[in-house]
Amino acid sequence: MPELKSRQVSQLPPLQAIRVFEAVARHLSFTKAAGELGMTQAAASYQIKLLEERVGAPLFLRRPRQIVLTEAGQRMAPAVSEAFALLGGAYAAARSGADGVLCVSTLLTFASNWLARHLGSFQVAHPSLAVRLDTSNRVVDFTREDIDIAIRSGGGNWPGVEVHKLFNADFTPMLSPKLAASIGGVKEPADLLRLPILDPGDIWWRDWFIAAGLPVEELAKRPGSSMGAQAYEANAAIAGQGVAIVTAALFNAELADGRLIQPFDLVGDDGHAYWLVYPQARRNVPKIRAFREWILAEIAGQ
Amino acid sequence: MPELKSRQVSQLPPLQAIRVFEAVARHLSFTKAAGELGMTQAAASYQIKLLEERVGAPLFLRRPRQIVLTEAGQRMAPAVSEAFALLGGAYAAARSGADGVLCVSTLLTFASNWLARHLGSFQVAHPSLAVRLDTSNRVVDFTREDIDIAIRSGGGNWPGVEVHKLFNADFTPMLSPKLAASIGGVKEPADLLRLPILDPGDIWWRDWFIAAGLPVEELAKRPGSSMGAQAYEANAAIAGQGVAIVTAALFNAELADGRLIQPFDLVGDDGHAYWLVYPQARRNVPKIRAFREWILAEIAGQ
DNA sequence: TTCAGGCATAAGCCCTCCTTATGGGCCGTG
DNA sequence: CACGGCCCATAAGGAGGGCTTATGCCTGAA
Repeated sequence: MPELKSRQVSQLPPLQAIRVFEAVARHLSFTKAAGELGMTQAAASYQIKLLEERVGAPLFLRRPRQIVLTEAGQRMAPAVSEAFALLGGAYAAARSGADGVLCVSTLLTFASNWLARHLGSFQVAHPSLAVRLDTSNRVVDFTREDIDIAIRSGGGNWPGVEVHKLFNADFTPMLSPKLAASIGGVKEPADLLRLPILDPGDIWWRDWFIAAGLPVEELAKRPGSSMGAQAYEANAAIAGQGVAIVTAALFNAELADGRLIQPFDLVGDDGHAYWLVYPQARRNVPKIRAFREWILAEIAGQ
Repeated sequence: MPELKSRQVSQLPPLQAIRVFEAVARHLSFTKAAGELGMTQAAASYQIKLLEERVGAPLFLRRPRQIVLTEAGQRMAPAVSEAFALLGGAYAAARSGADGVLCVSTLLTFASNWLARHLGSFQVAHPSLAVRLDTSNRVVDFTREDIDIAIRSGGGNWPGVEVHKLFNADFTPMLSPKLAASIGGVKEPADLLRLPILDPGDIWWRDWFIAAGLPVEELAKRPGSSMGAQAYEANAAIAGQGVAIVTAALFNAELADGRLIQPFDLVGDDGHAYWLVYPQARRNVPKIRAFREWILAEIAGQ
């Protein structure tokens, strides 16, 4: 498409030359402008000559100790400076503006039970960073959605992304102290069989029952409804509606204040974990680095 | 000066990438944008990737059949488009604006006696071209003054410039018919000795006297004052104050309407001529070509 | 299921643009 | 008046940015 090309070329000036022109017009000196641009005087001279040929008129008059703008140069200079100011502003805004909002895609339960309690310290440490949470169970594709960083649960082997393990997604039964008291306390795994089980179809229950030496057939008999997120199950458990099987690490607060109790030390582990995930290519982006360092320190100090 | 360079680089985006970004943001398509810019889709992809790395954030989200701007991209796009519009406008204005004014450096006498009478037809032929006359006897340096084209008198061998001979700068005595009548008419060269001679120190008088067989010592005796331009001498001659030696071609009008007479066919010629002169590099600039073609035709048809 | 449209990626090459080196013009100074 | 310094122009040479071609992948439509 040569005609398109030539059309375009004639519409827009050679940009590198224009950049040099802008600097030269400001300094009224090839040498100084070249210095500012980090190149040699010869390069500036070359670019200006190029531009003058394209424009079809001299842009500077070469006087003994200095140069001055020609009429054509004077017409161009202000608009060019303004355009570069715009460009520079937009670029800077995109750079820092992009740094100003951190989009975190996170699992619902992690958001409500962990992030909600810890995010405050991140905000304090990085007051200029606004965090936008995007809660969903989808595995986000960084190339397709406007997400900076994600919390995922799984095996940890995803291609093209950098991962950091936060904690294991082990699981154990939990219930409210009131419910436990209603049968005189839960002392051994078999006691659970006398209580309602929340989401008995969950594979975790099966795994844990096997590990605890309980008959898995019990589970199949029970009416089940999955609520889709640990947080919901846990709320039901707190309300005394049954026993939930959840990741202990996410319910430290509930355990601490007695809303939930963990009757057994036995935890199941299917090899899954919670991971911090982000595109490898962006590992050095300031806001991503900041979040990574913060969350890893927070997890470690917990 | 590495620190200056890095400073600059971080202030301004890579311009070629920005140009591509602008087109892609308009089309929301790498392929179409590449087409507009006269390059391949791969090149556009490359540039966008480059820019995204510089900005530190994705600018487009890659969706199956199309792409969309990210938040960062949306922030950048309008300002970038505006900046390019400015740049394009300034560039176009400089290109055509430079074509709108033609600066002619000319000798005083040529301006008042030739250009003044002919320039009208050029204006009619090129109504969009404004002519600015710069009258002086200096030999202008095109690299030092804002001049497009010049009329010079001389030998015609100047380096770096394109020259076209307009007419020979031959010279011959002229006087007013009244002054001639005051001595009963000027029939032979020697009659001139009975009249005042304007600027007798002029080398032209000497040359012409020799050619006419008159004693040059006569000239030395006379009180002289040079007025610095043929036009002034001619005006003095028209006023009947004496005989002037001038270039006949410049006074066709005065000869035609009888304000001056040329008593002898004998003309002196020192090899000088009137030349049209302009920088070689600009020979194809439209306004220069237009003026060249017009003046050569005008001279030829005279 | 296959096809077509669109983007990503790899390899390779060309040409732009920059550097170094040098020269010229003009000014200020001793 | 000559010399040195400042600044720009120009030539030659080299490095790397950026383009092209070729290919693969993904997805939505037929």
